[in-house]
Amino acid sequence: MSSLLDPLNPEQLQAVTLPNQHALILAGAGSGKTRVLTTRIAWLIQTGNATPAGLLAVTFTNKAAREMLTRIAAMLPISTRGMWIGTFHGLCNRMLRAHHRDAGLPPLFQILDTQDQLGAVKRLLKSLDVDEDRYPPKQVQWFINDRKEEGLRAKDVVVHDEAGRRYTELFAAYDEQCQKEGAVDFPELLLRCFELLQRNEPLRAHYQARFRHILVDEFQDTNRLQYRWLKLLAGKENAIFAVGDDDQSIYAFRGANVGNMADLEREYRVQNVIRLEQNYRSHGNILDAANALIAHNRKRLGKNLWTAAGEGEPLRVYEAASDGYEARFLAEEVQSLLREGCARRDVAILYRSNAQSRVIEHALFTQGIPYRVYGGLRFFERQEIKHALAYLRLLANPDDDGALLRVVNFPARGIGARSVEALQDAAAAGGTSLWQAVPRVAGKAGAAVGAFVKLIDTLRASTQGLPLPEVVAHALQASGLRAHYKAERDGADRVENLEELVNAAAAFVQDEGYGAQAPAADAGDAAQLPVPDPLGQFLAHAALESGENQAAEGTDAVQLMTVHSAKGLEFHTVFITGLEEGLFPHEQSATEQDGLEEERRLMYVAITRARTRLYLSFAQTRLLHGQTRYNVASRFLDEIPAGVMKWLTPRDRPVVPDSAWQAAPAPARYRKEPGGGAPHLPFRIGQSVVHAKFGQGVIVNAEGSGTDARVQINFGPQGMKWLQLEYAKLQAA
DNA sequence: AATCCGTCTATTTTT
DNA sequence: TAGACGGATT
Repeated sequence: MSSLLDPLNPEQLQAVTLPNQHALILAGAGSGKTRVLTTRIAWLIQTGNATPAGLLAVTFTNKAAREMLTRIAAMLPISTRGMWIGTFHGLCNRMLRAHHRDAGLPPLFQILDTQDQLGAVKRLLKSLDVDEDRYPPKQVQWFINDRKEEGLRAKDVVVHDEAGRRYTELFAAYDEQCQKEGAVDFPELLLRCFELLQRNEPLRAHYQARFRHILVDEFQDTNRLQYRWLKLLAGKENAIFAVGDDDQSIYAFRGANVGNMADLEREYRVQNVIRLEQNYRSHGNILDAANALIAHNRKRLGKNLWTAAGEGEPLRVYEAASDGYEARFLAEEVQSLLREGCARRDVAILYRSNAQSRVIEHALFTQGIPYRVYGGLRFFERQEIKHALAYLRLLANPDDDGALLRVVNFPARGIGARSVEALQDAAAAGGTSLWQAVPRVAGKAGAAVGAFVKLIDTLRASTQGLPLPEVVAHALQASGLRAHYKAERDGADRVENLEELVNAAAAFVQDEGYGAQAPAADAGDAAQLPVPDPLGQFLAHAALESGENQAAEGTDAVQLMTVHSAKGLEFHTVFITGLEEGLFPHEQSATEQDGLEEERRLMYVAITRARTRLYLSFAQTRLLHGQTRYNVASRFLDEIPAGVMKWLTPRDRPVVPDSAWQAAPAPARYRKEPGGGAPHLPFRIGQSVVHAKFGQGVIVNAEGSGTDARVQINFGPQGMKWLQLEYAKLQAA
């Protein structure tokens, strides 16, 4: 028993061995958060405080859930299969499958991912003849999801204006369409499950009696609906063990509500607030930088990281003349790090927005350094996979209009827009799904769609009872998808992905242990239990787990990613790039409530990814959206104590090689010859200047001449200003 | 049915 | 600048 608790420090130990009461664990970056969570679960089970079936643990990503299961399995000699550990969406899906009738859903309801949902919205707008310029599909989708995450149905929405009324109507129509098609989008999984528990008292009581312990990972990322869902499950008796870090809350833009932490503490009178502040990851200088930076935020629960490790190296700061030079610096620095023996995968280059990766990739490629870019399309989001899944969805549920429309003429089989329209008219007239409307379509169109129906029916009959991977393989064959991509010029990758789908199905069947028993359900719900249904489960899996990125995870390569995707990871060396006002902090954040504080938390996350070496870099010039932009250094650089930084370039004394200014006019002082530009100014675009009141800035634009001459200056924190040259006493910096 | 062309847009992202 | 998308063309 002691071995389980041995590796813990006093605070971790206290958290792990808390009595059965509510607890809020403020777990700083690198403080052993996952260890505490998993050891808590193991300890609860080992001491008999809980049974494996009596606890529920919820995470945000499948990866986090998997890691938890793996670590528990390593600590305890129990089977983790059937334990309720998963994502919010995964757990809700599980509950809705078990109680689909009570939830008002068909047993084989389909899950719409974000793409599918947008498609469904577009389809709806078309059928209602809505002007897509006035009501853009994306806006409608956003409106719907936003309401759902507030726990609202269309009938609950308070309408203020005409547009709001229209949006709300569309919301209602959308939900109706989904219901008819047996489709459930992501927020709907949560809301349906929430409503089910709220409405159905016996069911709620059943789950409350079962889950005496509710553990939540990354609690700062929960949205309002998720919190309310947790509260329903927790009831009055059960213990919530929430782990989170308000300083790492970086998802407000997608609905995360840090306020849930304070609410939990207040509403549940949490006596046990434990701070995990000892950091096991980074050296002292890195933590000093992080602590000093985040201290600039006003809204905090308060926390200070410390380490027993030494102060380590100073942070290295580099100012580049342009984004291209910054990238070249990165590549050269990485090269020498690798020569010193640092593993490629232990080096990360971080940036605020994806568009920044391009230049960096170019530089790494030129240097011949293998790299891997995170983000982009995942396996189950690929076009060919979506097509294949659409055929499988039609096998499971022919009334799935979205799936039918996707593949009715793909690969091309002579069912053109006219035929599809005829089919849609027939469906609208009869108030049925497209599939059911097929017999009512006359003429040539009728024959064509009839053939498609026959294709699907034949496929269903011929795969009846076959193991899932074989069903998938047959579908690829009979649909003509494989042949189609084989014939395509650049289709080799797609064919490969399709083959991979068969493997994914095989792996899924293996992991879920089909044939042995149905996935764990509850006593008392047996009557509603669907027959073991590998296909339906696999389709849900495909929607809920979008799968790996294109690049293989195992390859040893330098890692390129946004700061957001770096959360939760750590590296020997981290480069934080593009530290410029307008980029990081991003200019868009200025318009958002508490936007700057969130940007600062983002920077905090970035800094705390580094174990031993941290580089900070920025560029004077950056090409963005085809335009050259002149930025001032990020204010975050000023918020880090000078004592922990070492400037690799002279501070505030930019070194500008002439060649960097080929595209833009060079600052006067670097010009060998006087320029022949039109407005004859004592200053040049791109030049750093000092203003008595606004401080240091960079000239980004100029117009007029003589006494009319005005220049636009980016003063960073002080904002962008147009100044009359005659009056503004500008000095070259 | 495929290809071309103009238009639009351009933080961050998981499920 | 570049990529995605939708409509129109061939």
